[in-house]
Amino acid sequence: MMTKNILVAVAWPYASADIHVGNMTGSYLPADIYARFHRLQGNQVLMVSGSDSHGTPIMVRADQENSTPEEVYKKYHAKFLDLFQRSGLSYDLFTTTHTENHFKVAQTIFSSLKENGYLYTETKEHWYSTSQERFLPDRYVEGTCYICGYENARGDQCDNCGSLLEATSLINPQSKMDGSTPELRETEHFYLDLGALQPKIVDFLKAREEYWRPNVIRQSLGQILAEDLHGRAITRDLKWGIPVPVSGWEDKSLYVWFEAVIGYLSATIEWASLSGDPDRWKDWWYNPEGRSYYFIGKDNIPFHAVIWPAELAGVGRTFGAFFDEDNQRELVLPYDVPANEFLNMEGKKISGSRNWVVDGLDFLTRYDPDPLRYYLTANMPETRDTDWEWSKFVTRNNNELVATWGNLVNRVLSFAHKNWEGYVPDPGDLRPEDEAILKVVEEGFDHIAELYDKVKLRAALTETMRLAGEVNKYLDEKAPWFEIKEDKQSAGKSIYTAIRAIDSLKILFAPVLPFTCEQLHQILGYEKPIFGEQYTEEVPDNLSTHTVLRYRAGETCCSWQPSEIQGGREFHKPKPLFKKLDPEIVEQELERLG
RNA sequence: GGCGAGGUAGCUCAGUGGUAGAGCAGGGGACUCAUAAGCCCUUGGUCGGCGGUUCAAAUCCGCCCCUCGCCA
Repeated sequence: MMTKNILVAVAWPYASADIHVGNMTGSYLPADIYARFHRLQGNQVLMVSGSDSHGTPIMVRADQENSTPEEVYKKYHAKFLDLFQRSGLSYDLFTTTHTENHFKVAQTIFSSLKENGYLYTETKEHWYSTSQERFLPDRYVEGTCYICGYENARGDQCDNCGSLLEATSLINPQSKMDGSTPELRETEHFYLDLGALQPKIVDFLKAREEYWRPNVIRQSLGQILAEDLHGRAITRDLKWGIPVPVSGWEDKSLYVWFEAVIGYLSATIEWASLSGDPDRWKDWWYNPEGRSYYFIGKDNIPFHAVIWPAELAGVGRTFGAFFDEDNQRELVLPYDVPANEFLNMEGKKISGSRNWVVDGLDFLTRYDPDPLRYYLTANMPETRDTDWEWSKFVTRNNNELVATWGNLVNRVLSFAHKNWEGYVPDPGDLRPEDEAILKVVEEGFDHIAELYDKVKLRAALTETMRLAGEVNKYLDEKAPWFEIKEDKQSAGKSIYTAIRAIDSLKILFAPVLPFTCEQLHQILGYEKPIFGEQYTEEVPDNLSTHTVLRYRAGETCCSWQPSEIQGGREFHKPKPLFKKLDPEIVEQELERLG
């Protein structure tokens, strides 16, 4: 099989809030499962993302906390890195938008679009705070709604009548920052000419219409066909961001929605540079055979299915010409955008401000990462919104992870260790029933691979768990605890077969359950691990020093192949892979909500 | 208001024309290697409502009701 280049592009978390389980199941976890699966397949996987570190909310928070925007983003960034290591999210590179490299790449994209005629400027009135000497984003201005008369309407929307407002028409405007009265001032901005790019985008989407998830196509192609694209401002009057690379525009920044998506490209370039092979990024970005998958939540669909492809299509060969004088090739457009829907919390929408949320790091202080990954995958909102319920977390953990899979491993290995002195029994010739169950498990390598490859992670996991059930059934039919009383060699065949099936299931489960599969792998006496390791590193540049999370493949032993474990191999006494949870935790956890 | 999704067993859901399905929960059974786990059997639904197309509709069409998103 040909080795493929797979770019796993993961949503960039905004660095002013903590990551909760909804964020994790929406994009970060499916991305990691997908990356791990393709690593086992032997493909060239690159999983990249970073902290979205610029923009008004971070600057406002810095003001409130009497801090600097850089300190604010770094505080959240550090927590992201901690969470990703604890939950096994194996980014090849998790960086930030606040790097010299990203500035250069983003500015080059901007300049390329400008060169190709896809940018234009417009001058409009915006609210300006004389006290703070800066322009105010619409939602930081409050006043009286000119439609319904509600007095605390935000500049962008009235929470009373629900109308989207024209901020400049607000009556009695006040700055949300300091209560001062802003004035209208003219300011000029660059716009991305999405109307001119629309034909390219429609072609791009139509070529993918057949295999993309229906919800993603409807919210991109469907929207465009229903209502044409129009230009969008891509610069802002803001100091905390990437300077607009045009003479006289140094005080303005690139709008975060425009520059953050460029991070997928700049992170790949940074990864190549850190890896000592600076041109290696081209294996993914200039390779027409390569595939890029963008793992995001549904709120991000327009930016990844429309705007980012528009930027890529708009730069054409000019990006390479400007960036490193390689002007013969075009950047590849997204292959798939498998956006997930939302995870609700106990029947209601997740809300950080109302504490209706399960925070990722907080969860991991009380529970292990694999049960979280299991529950989130089994319940992943791939086709529709799903619900996090603590009672379901407990029962799925206890009935499925512990009872079906964990107990299968434990019952087989305990029995084997006790009766064969810590060695895998030598089976001699296998019986037809032994061959049959092994065939059932081994056929899983093909059809479960197909499910993973098509990003049907829920189905892949369900099917793997079903196979674990089949092995339980086989054991009860052979009943080696009876066999051993009459014929130890016969019992040895059964136990060997079960161990070999478990060794295969270990690989099938590994993308979702990397920690416990690695434990099982060690119990079975393998020396090299299934996966590589994560580590952090400080990277200085002319802008600042940033911390990155990386992945070192190292020497691993496994691929997506059925077990060929041999009789006579020594293994360790098993310890349970999973903990049974007390149903009482449900009430305790529910009390933490709200 | 427009667009979209969903309304199938107590719960979570699969099922796009041909005799209603899975998991969990509930009930019963044989066994004991195992974290009292696993295995076998089993109760349970007029598939949101009303009409229509068809030999045949959960599945196609129309209208209506409810829930949830996105957009205006």
